[in-house]
This record gives sequence, C-alpha cells and structure tokens, in this order.
Amino acid sequence: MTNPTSPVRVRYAPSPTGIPHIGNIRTALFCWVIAQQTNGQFIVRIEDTDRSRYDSDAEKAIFESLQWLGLDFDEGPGKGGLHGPYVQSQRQATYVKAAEKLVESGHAYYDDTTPEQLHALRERQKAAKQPPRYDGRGRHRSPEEIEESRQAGLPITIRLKVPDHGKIAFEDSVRGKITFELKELDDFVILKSDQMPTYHLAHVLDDASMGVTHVIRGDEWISSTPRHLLIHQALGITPPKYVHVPLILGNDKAKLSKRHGATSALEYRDMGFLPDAVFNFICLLGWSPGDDTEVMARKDIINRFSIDRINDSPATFDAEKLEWMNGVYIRNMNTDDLICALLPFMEKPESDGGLPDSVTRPIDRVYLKQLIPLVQERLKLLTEGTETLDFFFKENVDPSAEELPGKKMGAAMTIQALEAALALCKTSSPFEPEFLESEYRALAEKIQMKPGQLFSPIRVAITGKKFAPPLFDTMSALGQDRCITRMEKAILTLKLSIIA
RNA sequence: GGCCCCAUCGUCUAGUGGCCCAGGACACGGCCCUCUCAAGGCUGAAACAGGGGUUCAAAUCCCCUUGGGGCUACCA
Repeated sequence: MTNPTSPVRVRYAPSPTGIPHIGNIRTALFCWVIAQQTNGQFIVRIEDTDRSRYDSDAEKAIFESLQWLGLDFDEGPGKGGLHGPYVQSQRQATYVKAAEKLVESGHAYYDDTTPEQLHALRERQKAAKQPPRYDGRGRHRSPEEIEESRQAGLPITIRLKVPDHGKIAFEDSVRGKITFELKELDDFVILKSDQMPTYHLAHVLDDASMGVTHVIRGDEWISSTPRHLLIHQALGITPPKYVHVPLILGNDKAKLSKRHGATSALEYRDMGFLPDAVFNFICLLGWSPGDDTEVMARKDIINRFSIDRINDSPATFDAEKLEWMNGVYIRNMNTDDLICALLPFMEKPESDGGLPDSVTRPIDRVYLKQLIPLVQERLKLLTEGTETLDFFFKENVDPSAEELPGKKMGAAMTIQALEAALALCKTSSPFEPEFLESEYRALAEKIQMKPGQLFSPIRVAITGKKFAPPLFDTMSALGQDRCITRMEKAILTLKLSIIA
C-alpha cells in the first residue's frame, strides 16, 4: 500500500470517557500529519454514544491536548464544517433511521432479549466450554412478540444479521490482508435499547457521511473491523481505507492505562515538557523516517511521514528518552522563547513548584534574560527552572556548615578560602566573568590552594548549592553586593559551627 | 478457551535475500574536556525468541513452537 498523494480526509474520534493518553493522542497526531502532508482535512468527532461513561472533564482534556500539541483541526466541535454536527449524541436521529432501514431491508432485526437472559446464556456457554456468543434467538421473534415486549417495557435492541459462514477480508494499510471467518461473529447490536447506536454503527455512518477516506485508529479495532465491513455491505457503501496503528504499551507491556503513571499529554505538559518535543517524540513511536534522524522539525515530519513506514509492532513509552529530547529542544530554543516557556512555571506559587513566595511577581524578565545563557544547556524540563535559578531571585541563601567545604577541606581551611575570596570580592572591578576568573585563579595560587578548593566554597556560599552554573558568570550575574553579603554570612556560619 | 495481531540491544528503532559475525538514539560503564553540574568528544558492554524448511546465500521468505498483546459487551 503506497502513501496517499491526493488529499485525505481523516478523523480523530475519541470518546469522552477518560483523559486521552499518549497512544490515543499519537493516533490524532498521525492523522494530523498525513492531512497536512496531502493538503487534506483533519476532522475531530466526539463519540459520546455511551451516556453512562460520559465525562465532561475528559472532553475538555481532549481539546486541551490537541491544542497544546498544535493539532488544529479543520472540522469539528466548536469549529464547524459542512458535515456537522461533530458530536454523535447530536446525530442520534440519523442512526435510528439507518438502523430501522436495515431492519426493513432484512439486514437487521429487533431483539428483546434482556441483559439478564444474555448473561445467563453466556454463563451456560462458559460452563459448557463454548465460546460465549449471542445465539441469534431474536431472528425468530415475530413482530407481534417484539411489540408485546415493547408494551411490557422490555429493552429492545437492533442487531445486524451476520452470515453464519464464509469469510470476510480487508486490506490493512500497515499489515496487509487480514481475513476472518464469519462464523466467528455473532449478530451484534447496532442500536442499543436507549436508542443510541453502538460504536460500530455510528462511526461507519459518520465516516461515510463525512467523506472520511482513511480510518486511522489503534490496533485494538482490527478484531471488530469485519463488523464494520458488514455494516458497509448492508448499507451498500464503500468502506474507507483502514490504517491500524500499533498500540503504545506501558513498561509492563500492557495497553497503556492510568496505572502506568503519567500517560496523558497534559501531564507531560505540567511536568515541564515542550509540545514540540512531545510531538517529535511520540511520532517516533511506531514510525521512523528510515534513516537515523530523530530530532525533526514539524515540517520535516510532515514532509517525511509515510503510512508505509508505520511499524507493525507495538512500542513501549520511554519517558527517559523523552526527557533527553526535551533537553535537546530546550537547548535549541532562542532566549525569548525559553523565557516565555519558563516564566509560567517559575511564577507558580511556591507550593506548586514556583519560586519562593517572597519573590515578587511578575519576575524581572530583563534579569531573567541575562540568566538564561547560564542554565539553558543544563535544563531538561521547564519545571527545573525554579530550582536552578532560585538563588538569583532570593534575598539570601542559607548553606549549612557541612555543605560549605569542598573536597578534603576542613572548616578552618574553608574559612581561610572564603575570607581571602571575600577580601578580593570587595575590590574586584570590573565585576565581569573573565576578569573575576583571572583574579580568583591568581588568588588560589597565592594562598596555595587548588582552584577547585577555592571555588567550591564560594559556589556553595553564593548559590546555596553544590551544583550551579559556572562560578564567575554566576558571581557576575548575582552582583558584587550580594556576593559579599553571602560570603560574609557563610564565614559566620562556619565560625559559629566551630564554637558550638 | 476461540479468533486476530505482533516478535532485532533494557527501551525507541535501521534493516524489504548478499553491503550485517547487524547500524543509530536513549539509558548504563570508561576516557577526554573541566571551577561543580551540565553540554560536547571518543570509547565499551548490549539484540535478530526457538526449531524446521526454501535458497549458492536468510534478521529479511514459508511452516511450526514459544512468548506477548488485542478482541471476544446494549464500552469505545
């Protein structure tokens, strides 16, 4: 199967029953990419035919995820289009009409079997080691009997008549020909007793009326594709191309679900990932351009994407590699964009991972801009901005006496180093990185310490941390006054620790 | 259980019969760079699930086994 060259119409059709996870979103992403590539349309349709599982938060999360990843759609809820409405619950009449037409044409029938009876049937079959399946009893119900049940208030469904022998096959764009024995299928429900269609009926009808050319969906749908084909046959319409993409698995190799930790795109957003990085990363789950390229701009992905190159086998989501890729994207950002990305995280309340509440908001952008070069290559997540930069914004830092000494240094030696550093700090001018470095290197030699022994206590004294950006850039950015204050404070801390 | 799908380093993958005693990336180890941490460079360890065929030649094609996954709802 070759890649489409003419414009496709593809749809992302989530059901609002839970927050969409990465695997689900990746399907949307593939759809979006192929639509961009062929200059086609990307449609979003909400499949809310299961009233009992409907969740409005989930619906919100679907659109939020799409928006965050930049997967804008051409037709869909809130966007309109020629084939709306794009919410299935608003199309109910169409489904009922189609199902009834199928009854009239003899392709389907009413069934008054109750859920209890169905359950009992299955139990019996299980006990007899038979595969559990509907036995087609409704086929023999007369219109009078059905009417009687209806009067009695029994639930009535409509089921499709499935031939009891023969084969049905289709050509899957990623897997090739897949064949099923019809005798494996039972007469399945197309219209539920609440007058809502099942997925099978609804999506077939909608895809047809919306002109969908390629059904791109998860692997888990392969098994029910014969049902969809049967509905097409009964309706006398041509099926679309089917593109079943492999599932994304959790680290235990099971279908991704809540228990696999962070699984939704939105969670990754909140953890400090960049949408471009996530976009790039998840499109590489189940697809690759064929060479060793991994970091790709969106337009390159659009250019190079191809259905032929979608993998057959499922992929496991590896958050560690995503972190690496996020770091690559952060390093490639220009300063202003990085500031914009970082600010919301830094300005959150302290309890929510932001800078200490004592730091006034909004944060000084001009000052932050000066700091970015010092930390850009050190960041893997946007959430790390707070911790790597906080000492620049805090009035003071408070390293303990234990933290201040460098390797193989006692308190006395640390005090000696800091006192020498402090004296020099008071007279250093200009307070510029290059000049500071030459001065402090000379000082180390003068007091017969290794550079590291002198620098280490200074670093801890002024940043409060063992690890920080390059020392002299840091000192310069921090300013002479704060360096002096912090060193004085550190010396005091050490002296007090000796007395105690 | 039945049906369907899948099977290359721990993970993502390249590989479409000879270029492969299998290449890249993440993670991991070593070395270099170095004021710490990163970043970067070099380097190491690490895989064709097993068995049968087909072929001069198989990771690549076929079959079986094994393993994993999915479906088997008036859920999608």
